[in-house]
Amino acid sequence: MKTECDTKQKLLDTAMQLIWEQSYGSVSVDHICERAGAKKGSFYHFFPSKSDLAVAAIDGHWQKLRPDLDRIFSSQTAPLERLAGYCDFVYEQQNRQMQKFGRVCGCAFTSLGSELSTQDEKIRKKSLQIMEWRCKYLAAAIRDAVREGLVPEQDCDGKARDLYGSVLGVLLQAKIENDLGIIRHLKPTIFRLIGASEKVITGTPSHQP
Amino acid sequence: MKTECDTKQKLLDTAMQLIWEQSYGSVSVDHICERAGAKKGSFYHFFPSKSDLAVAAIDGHWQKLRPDLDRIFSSQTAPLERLAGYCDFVYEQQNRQMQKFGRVCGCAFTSLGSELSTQDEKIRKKSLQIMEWRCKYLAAAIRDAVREGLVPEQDCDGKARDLYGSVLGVLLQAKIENDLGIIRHLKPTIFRLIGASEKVITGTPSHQP
DNA sequence: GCTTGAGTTGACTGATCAGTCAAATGGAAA
DNA sequence: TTTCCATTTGACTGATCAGTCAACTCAAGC
Repeated sequence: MKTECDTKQKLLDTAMQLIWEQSYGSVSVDHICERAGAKKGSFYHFFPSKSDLAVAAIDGHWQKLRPDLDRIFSSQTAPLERLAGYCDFVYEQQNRQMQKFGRVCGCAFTSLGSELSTQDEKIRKKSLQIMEWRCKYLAAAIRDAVREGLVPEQDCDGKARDLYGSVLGVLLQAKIENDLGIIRHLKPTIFRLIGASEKVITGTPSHQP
Repeated sequence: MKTECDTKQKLLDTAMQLIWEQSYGSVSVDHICERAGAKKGSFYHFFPSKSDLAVAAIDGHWQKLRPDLDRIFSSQTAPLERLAGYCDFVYEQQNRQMQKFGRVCGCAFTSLGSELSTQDEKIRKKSLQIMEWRCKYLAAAIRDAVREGLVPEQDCDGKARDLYGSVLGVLLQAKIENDLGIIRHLKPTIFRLIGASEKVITGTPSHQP
């Protein structure tokens, strides 16, 4: 026997990767098991259903992402730099996935959410929950920017959702275009939405020119 | 024998509706045939594969949509009113689909694009093509707004893509939240992105209060 | 009235699907 | 050493999947 839950973790990681690269509907339990080097029985020992695995997989992926977001959105960083750093992070994440799979894969959470929201309530709820968590980071940054007088007074929580909508939209476009280029538009877009000064919008395009 | 291509059209309409409500992966050829009152053989008489049907279905849906967009984006209408009208149209379309199916279904084109872009090149290309067409309407409106001095000088084509990204993002959020509410944020968001005056942004929220 | 061919039918294939299960394995606690 | 239980195995189910096919229907053109 291997480490305690080696197989379980392998199944989660494999499922996450396959679903991200392809889609929930076109990845079968057999594929996941084969790629993870596990047998069907083991799969159903750990997860009651394919749908439950998907929920667990995106949840695990989200947990792994949080330390990065905590760092990027650290209150030690200036508010507008947090947002800029987040845009760069989004780009880099897609870039890494592209190196690995050779295609733009978009946002794993919302790809799954988009595919299954109308059919699987558990997956919809989890996808929604992650969306709300991510908005909290944005809202805090906007709130601090307002406090420091960098942007006008505004509804920070509402605006955070608008910003996140733009992030999702850009990732969806990038996936369909199979081109990372448009993700570069994200930074000026979100600065415009929060009413940052024109200098901020046009300056500092990103740490890669 | 019924009208010339009655069966074919029925298959297209049924497929479009089912895929929009559910997803490509979870709608089978058998389901489509059953709902359309056609037999499997007829299906494969008209379409070489399920994937080809999907391409034809979204193309047909797009063709049906164009007269509406032509009306909304008529050059007889003031540029900013075109954009406002488009936002209302997006809301109304989702509202209609919600009445019919009882759920927010998001954008049919990009839901399919999001699900299959990494796997089916024909579907990705069609989805991309429709995306580009829609951006043209937005670009023309922005261009005219610039010409009339309603908004600052800017890269109209690039900005149109940014706007469309926001539309897609908002529709994706609405689908996952299963709530039309956030679509109401779309109008101020796109006005902000093109740099319209604050009065335009906050005024005229939509024709329903 | 015969031919033609687009459209229709229903039975069929073999693969694959999600999910089940009883029996085997093997490490840890007793 | 024996018991115990989480884990693993591989064979199994019945349903469903996309796609095939030969035979049939029927209106239109000759």
